[in-house]
Amino acid sequence: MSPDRRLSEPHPTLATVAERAGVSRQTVSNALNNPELLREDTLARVQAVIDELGYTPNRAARQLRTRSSHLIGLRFEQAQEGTSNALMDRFVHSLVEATARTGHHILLFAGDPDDPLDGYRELLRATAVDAFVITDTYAGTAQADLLRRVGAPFVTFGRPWDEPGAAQPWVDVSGARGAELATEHLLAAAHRGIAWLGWEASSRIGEDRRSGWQAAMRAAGLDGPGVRIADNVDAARMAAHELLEGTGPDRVTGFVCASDTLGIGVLHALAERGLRPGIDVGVVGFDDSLGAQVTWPGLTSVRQPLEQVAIEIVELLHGVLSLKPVREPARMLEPTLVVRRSTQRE
Amino acid sequence: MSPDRRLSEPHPTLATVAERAGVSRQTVSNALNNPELLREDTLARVQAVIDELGYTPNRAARQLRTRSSHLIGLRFEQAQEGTSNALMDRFVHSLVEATARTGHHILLFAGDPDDPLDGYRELLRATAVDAFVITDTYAGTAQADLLRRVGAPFVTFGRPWDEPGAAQPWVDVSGARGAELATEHLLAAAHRGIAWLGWEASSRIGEDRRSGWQAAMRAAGLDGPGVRIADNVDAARMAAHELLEGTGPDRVTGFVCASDTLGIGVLHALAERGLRPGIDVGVVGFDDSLGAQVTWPGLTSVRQPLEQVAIEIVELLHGVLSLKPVREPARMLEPTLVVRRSTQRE
DNA sequence: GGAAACGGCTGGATCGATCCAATCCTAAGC
DNA sequence: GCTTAGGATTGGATCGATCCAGCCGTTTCC
Repeated sequence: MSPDRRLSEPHPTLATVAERAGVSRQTVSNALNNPELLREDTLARVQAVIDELGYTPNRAARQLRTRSSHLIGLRFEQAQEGTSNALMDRFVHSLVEATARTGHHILLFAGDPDDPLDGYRELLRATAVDAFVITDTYAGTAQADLLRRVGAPFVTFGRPWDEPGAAQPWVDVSGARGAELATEHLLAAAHRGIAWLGWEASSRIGEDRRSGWQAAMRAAGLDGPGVRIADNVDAARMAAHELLEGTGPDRVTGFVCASDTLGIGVLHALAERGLRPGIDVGVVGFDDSLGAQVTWPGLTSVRQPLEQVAIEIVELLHGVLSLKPVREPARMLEPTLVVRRSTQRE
Repeated sequence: MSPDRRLSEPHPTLATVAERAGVSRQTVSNALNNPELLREDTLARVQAVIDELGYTPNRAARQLRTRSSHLIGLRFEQAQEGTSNALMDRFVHSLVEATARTGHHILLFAGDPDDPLDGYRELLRATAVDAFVITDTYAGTAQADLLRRVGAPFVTFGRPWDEPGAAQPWVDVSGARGAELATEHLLAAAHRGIAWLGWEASSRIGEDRRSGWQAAMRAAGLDGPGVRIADNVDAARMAAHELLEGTGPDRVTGFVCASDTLGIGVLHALAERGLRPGIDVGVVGFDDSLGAQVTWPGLTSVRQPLEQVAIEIVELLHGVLSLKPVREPARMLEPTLVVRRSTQRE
């Protein structure tokens, strides 16, 4: 049943094609890489043979000669059982699609979670990838520093938090703008007491998002009724209860959260107090995860344009790899708000 | 600031190491690939130079000679905005970790969603990967057929649904067993009217899971109160309402669902009817997604041992690649039940 | 003591595509 | 008609690790 691999006909090589087409190897190579150098009829003849034989250049040989593998390395982080999980999935998918268009592929590698550099060195020394995409800039600059030092091309998804002026190409989505959108959305629905429910102040991403809420509140001439910290559904639920205790004119009727998980915690608290999401209290989450879609009654959430992020990253990669100066090596994209019933007064 | 790539010192080659260690290239190669062939002191000397220079063999050169890239191809499917999304993420992560242990890497590629073969051919012809992991066996046998025909090694995550006897290595998780576990769990909590809420009968995976529910009910001497079909939260909610209309001794008090999304839909229905999850009605979902964890009050769910799946797949890949006959080329793993409050009576 | 056996090591050939310098060919210019 | 410029085409060298056949030196055995 299973055919012997040695019996299957050998892959045609460039020399095979050249012979069959009655030209030299170089001409075939040109047909592939610099078709404009060939006369039209020659090109057509070569192309016909290529199609006929189903020839595709051997990647290893090409890579050996040109020192470029057309592979992009991406360290696939340990899923942290949190929001960024599904986010990563969407991002990687977009990246695979975007790189495919330029003939590149994504190479995933693992690394010791405690060592941010693990995995990079080995691939570099083996000249296995052309460039890297780094996704955890919030965790420090170790990888970027290493790659810069050895002159390896890379682009980061995430700004260089620790050195904002660093000369490195990056793409990021403005968390501040996202929280601002969320807050303005609640303000437009006549909410005034809008609280921030977020992460510890040590989280760069968390602080960025919080700053957007703060800016929107200030712009509206309001003081935020308070900031609470939580890192899971239950902690968020408790924090929401606490905030909802208040009464009077500046009581809390809106929540902007640093993640969908926290937003869902708030929804639980509302259910327990008999408050109607959207109508009595507005809640907005972050990252538009599956949870936001399926939780009752639907959680309004800030959505990152990951497809666009991937496209821009590939564009930057292309620039970096061709050693051309890139026009705008630092790109901040804007998120959008996906409105669901947790903020609809209807 | 950015160093010139051409100035960075060149990568050491095997010849460099050989010269520095005062041995031939073959000896260095042996030190790497067949250390047992070398005398102890020679090996130590070569090893010292390798460490000193930070030498790693050039992958392209090795790949060209040995015709093995140490890359495993995985077509990263279009996220279908459903349950399998987060599942894929966990699986890919486990796979990356498992392959890393054998010195392999995962190469992701995209493909036209309408053409199951898109992407495979190109990689094969370019001899870019050593083997493939196929994850969508429910979609037909086109890929497996192609790979078998050209003699390319592969292992599937998912049994060959259409030809159960097919001689191909695969690893799968028994959906039937999962649903059985779920049903038995509800039976043990004294539920009797346990309904199945699943997908269309055309879904192989759905039918497999349903069969487990059916088997458990039969074993308990019960008829299922009914089967309902749904494919999103809202449809599941409606279906649950319908089933919960019944009264009398054989009214429905338990739901086994083909996915967490459906399970969450049932929870919504319970909330709307003022029924207490776990206490009045038990609900079990499938795949232990983030949604199951964060929905109130927590959804009991069937969890697939994806880490183990990945490990077994790598084991099979190893066997297939070394052309050794594999001991058990078809492996069915058992899922586990993660119990949360949607099935706890306490 | 001599032949055989064996481990350790050597240099040349090889994988397949691309780079490079040189050659061929065609058409324009005088 | 001859030169020349220019593009099209050619064969050889190259990337770096591995395969292969063979050599050298030591040990074993009759």
